[in-house]
Amino acid sequence: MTSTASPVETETASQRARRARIISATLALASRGGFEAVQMREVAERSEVALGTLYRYFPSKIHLLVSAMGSEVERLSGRLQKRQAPGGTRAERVSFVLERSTRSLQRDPLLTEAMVRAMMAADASVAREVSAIRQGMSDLIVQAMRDGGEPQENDVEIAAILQDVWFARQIAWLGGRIEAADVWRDIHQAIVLVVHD
Amino acid sequence: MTSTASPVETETASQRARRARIISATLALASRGGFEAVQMREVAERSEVALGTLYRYFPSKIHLLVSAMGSEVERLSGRLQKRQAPGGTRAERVSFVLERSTRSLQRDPLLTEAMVRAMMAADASVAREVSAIRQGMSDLIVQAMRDGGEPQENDVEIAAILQDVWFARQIAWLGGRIEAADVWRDIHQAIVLVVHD
DNA sequence: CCAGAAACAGGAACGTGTTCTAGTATGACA
DNA sequence: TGTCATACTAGAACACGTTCCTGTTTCTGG
Repeated sequence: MTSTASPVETETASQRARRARIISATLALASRGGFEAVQMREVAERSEVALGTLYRYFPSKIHLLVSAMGSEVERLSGRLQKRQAPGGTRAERVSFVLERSTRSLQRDPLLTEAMVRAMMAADASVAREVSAIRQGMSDLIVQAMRDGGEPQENDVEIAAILQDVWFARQIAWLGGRIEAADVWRDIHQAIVLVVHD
Repeated sequence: MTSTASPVETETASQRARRARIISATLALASRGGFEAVQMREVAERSEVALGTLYRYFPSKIHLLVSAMGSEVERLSGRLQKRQAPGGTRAERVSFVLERSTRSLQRDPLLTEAMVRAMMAADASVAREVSAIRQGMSDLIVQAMRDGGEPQENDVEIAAILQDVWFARQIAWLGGRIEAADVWRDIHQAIVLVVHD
């Protein structure tokens, strides 16, 4: 139920390695064939782990993919936080960060499909992980807005709205309702309408 | 693939009845047990239809639930469009409409869970139905904004943002990340930040 | 009314996520 | 070092969405 909650972080080296192999296999499969290509038996086989062990580490396919997304977001976030977002206005800086994020994900559409789909399918048992990911993205957006300027009252709420739009547009794209190019157009439109200086 | 596209609307009375029975059984099951309780065999049995026939009418569980949502939204929309939304400002009128919609759905949480989950899981083969539902909700919001006032340039885009937030907050609630009461609080917050007079 | 086509019933069968079982290996501790 | 709990392997088994097959009913054109 709690998954990453209380296990007190006591993991042997071989366990850490196993976990890494699993995530790695997951990313590879997702990247090649999207959500449906991430099949638990296949993940287990590729990471040289028994199916039951895979389920011990990640209690469901959704957990697995959300964790994969976590590691990807962490990577991206680390890269983006290295330096202050460029741009003279709050909207410009937010645009910079979100466009980079969007482009970064769209570079691997199938992987994105797998991860976003998992985020949307997440139920209460993955709430913690999903919240952590949203928190990370929120921090990124808020920081971009504030960089070089003074904080404003509704920064956090605005970041939440942008993130909602961001995910919803990804879903619309995955659901074949809008084109890949429209994703960024819509998100940018939302930034313009929501972020004020 | 096209499902409701070209069949030229030539449906026997008994076919219309079958379709109605299926939707009705779906709503009943969803209402009682949510997404997972809507099992295709059970739906078929309750609507007195063979499994293969169910699949002839609705090519997947997602199609089925999205159609169910369509009929619910149509019902709600008809009720709301009967009279002009009250309120002196654009934000107030939009709040009225969206609060009614939110409350209406939250009155039956399991049904909502089933329908929203299906909307999010929809792939390209249900794009048409999903778009129709979004269009209906968008019309509702835009109309509320404009009622009694003059149209503004970004009405449609603002309605899209609100709808994205609306769905995303439902997902957050279903995913156990926020409480039911917070759903409306967050949506209202977004209205305040996004809708200007 | 008849012949063929389309729709339907009933149910087996398949795929994939998930769970369970039995046996083996590993690590902690006396 | 021996013992015991925990982790792991291998694979069977189960659940539900989906597909497919066979035979029957209903509809439609002539």
